[in-house]
Amino acid sequence: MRRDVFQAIADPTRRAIIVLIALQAMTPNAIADHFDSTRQAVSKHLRVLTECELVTQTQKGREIYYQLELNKMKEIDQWLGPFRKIWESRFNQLDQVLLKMKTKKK
Amino acid sequence: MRRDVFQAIADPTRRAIIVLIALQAMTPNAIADHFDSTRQAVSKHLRVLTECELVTQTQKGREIYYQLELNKMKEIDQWLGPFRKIWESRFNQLDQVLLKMKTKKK
DNA sequence: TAATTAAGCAACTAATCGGTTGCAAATATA
DNA sequence: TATATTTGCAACCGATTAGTTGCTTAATTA
Repeated sequence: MRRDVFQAIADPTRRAIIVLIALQAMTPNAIADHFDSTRQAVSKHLRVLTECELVTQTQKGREIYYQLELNKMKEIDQWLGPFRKIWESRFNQLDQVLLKMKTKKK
Repeated sequence: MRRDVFQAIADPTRRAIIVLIALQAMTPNAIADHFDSTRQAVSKHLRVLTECELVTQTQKGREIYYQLELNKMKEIDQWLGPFRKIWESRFNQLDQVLLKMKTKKK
């Protein structure tokens, strides 16, 4: 079973859950209230998110609070790193073109 | 058919293709040489990447060069934006904790 | 203690995915 | 012109996915 961060954020509902619990931990029921699908469907998404360690649990009585594991989100950011470098350097190239145009105008 | 950037980068082969053509455009055959799977499989991945506009084509005779559309990659970066803000602020909080510890030591 | 509430687990289903093979169209080369 | 090369398209297949319903377990609460 493939289970990595990229596969986890492929599903729009899962991305919505991530956004939802980014700032405060929530229980499955509370999360499910925000969606049309059943609690079980949300629970399944939480399982996927847990398996790839994007989310961790904290039990409080019979309630389980799910919170986002920000460090795992950084993995996506890290993969993006090299590309960011490319588009930044291209922007700099454009910058230089614009600079040259300015100089020519003089 | 769901077809967005996030679904596109969910597949590891597709991510590898993206990395491969990030710096220079390549033909399907040249790309397929880098993988174990058949040319058709790679072609299918290129179709997915094209459909979600992560990749564009340039015909040159009977060859078709595929190049990465960096602007589309920025969409992922943008989605990550708010989270980056959170972990940066948390880092700052940690920073303040460390600062306080330093102060206490004095 | 009995009823209610929160949550996980298992089985099932329709749809989608990643891959294959086979074929057709267009361009290049002998 | 005949042949080889590059590519896309369609049909098919097994595995996975996202969702459902039904059930059990554990913690509250009346």
